[in-house]
Amino acid sequence: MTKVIERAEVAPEYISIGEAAERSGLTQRTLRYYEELGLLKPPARVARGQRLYTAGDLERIAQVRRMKDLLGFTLGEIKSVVEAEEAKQQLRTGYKQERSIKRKLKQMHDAAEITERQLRLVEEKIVQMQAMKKELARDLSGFRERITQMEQDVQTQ
Amino acid sequence: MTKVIERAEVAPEYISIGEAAERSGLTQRTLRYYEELGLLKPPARVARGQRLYTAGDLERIAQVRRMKDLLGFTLGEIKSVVEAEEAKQQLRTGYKQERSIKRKLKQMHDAAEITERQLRLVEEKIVQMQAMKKELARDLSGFRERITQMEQDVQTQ
DNA sequence: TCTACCGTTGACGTAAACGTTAAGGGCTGA
DNA sequence: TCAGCCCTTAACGTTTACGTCAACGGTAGA
Repeated sequence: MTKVIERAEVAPEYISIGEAAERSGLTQRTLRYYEELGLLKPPARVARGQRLYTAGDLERIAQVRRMKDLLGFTLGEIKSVVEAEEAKQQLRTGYKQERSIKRKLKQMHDAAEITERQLRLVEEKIVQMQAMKKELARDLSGFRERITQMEQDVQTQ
Repeated sequence: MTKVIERAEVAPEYISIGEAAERSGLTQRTLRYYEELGLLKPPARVARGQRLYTAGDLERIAQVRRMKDLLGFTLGEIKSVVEAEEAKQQLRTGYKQERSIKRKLKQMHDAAEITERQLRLVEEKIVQMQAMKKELARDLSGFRERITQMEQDVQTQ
């Protein structure tokens, strides 16, 4: 039996765009498009140009998908969220480089503000959805009540 | 059949498309478009053909807007929701017309099923959003902790 | 009576978010 | 060596969700 050398054996932490697409439920075109728009950071590349995605990239992709499909964000909105997140990340890593405490504080405040806005947005959506849920639940129980009533009517008929 | 309002009938509870647009925050074009797509039921008309919206219509418009902007539904998805709701409404009003109890029961079951599916969809979205909220809240408290820490450092410096 | 304004339908235009196709190259198993 | 994949970029096509414009009519005020 010939030994099969999978690319995964060479670098198990990297996956191709085809696999990334399959696992994320997006198309290859969409992944490239998101990268082009700046929603995903350019992944590593193999010498001849093929993209190599990491588990972290997949995580990011999943996050973008959630924002789009579940929260209904436009790609533009997602981009601003992603940019804010990048700023946060930069803050974390750049924390030690920055000598001025005052500047550190300001950056921290900025990051907190951005996060707060996003949090409020999500909270607002949750409230609206719960109202919707309540209404639906009320409708449903009404139907069920009437169904059992009708079934009893049929039996006692 | 669309109700046609005679001129003498036109009462203050009816508003023009211009006002409906202004109050709902949509454009006239959008209102006509939604009507065309079947998201809004054709409003009453004045003899000349001008649309007359009621408070109920405005309510419906607001609901559509919430689904679109807050929940991120596409117009197609909204249409299916609206159709389901119309079916429910029809059940309620048509309840007395239907003579066959068995058919009534079936319709009830259908309506309950539709509502249940919508309910589950909303519940799922809520769960995902709460996860997102949690993550954001965690980030935020982290920032705040560090901010107060840094502010103390500045003071004791 | 004229002008300004609000409304109508219909047709065409447009931005966003991809899908699809073209044209090409690398790797691998038979 | 070559078919069968998977990959690349580039360009054009498509759908959704409206915007915009044209051509027209009623109504109210000067």
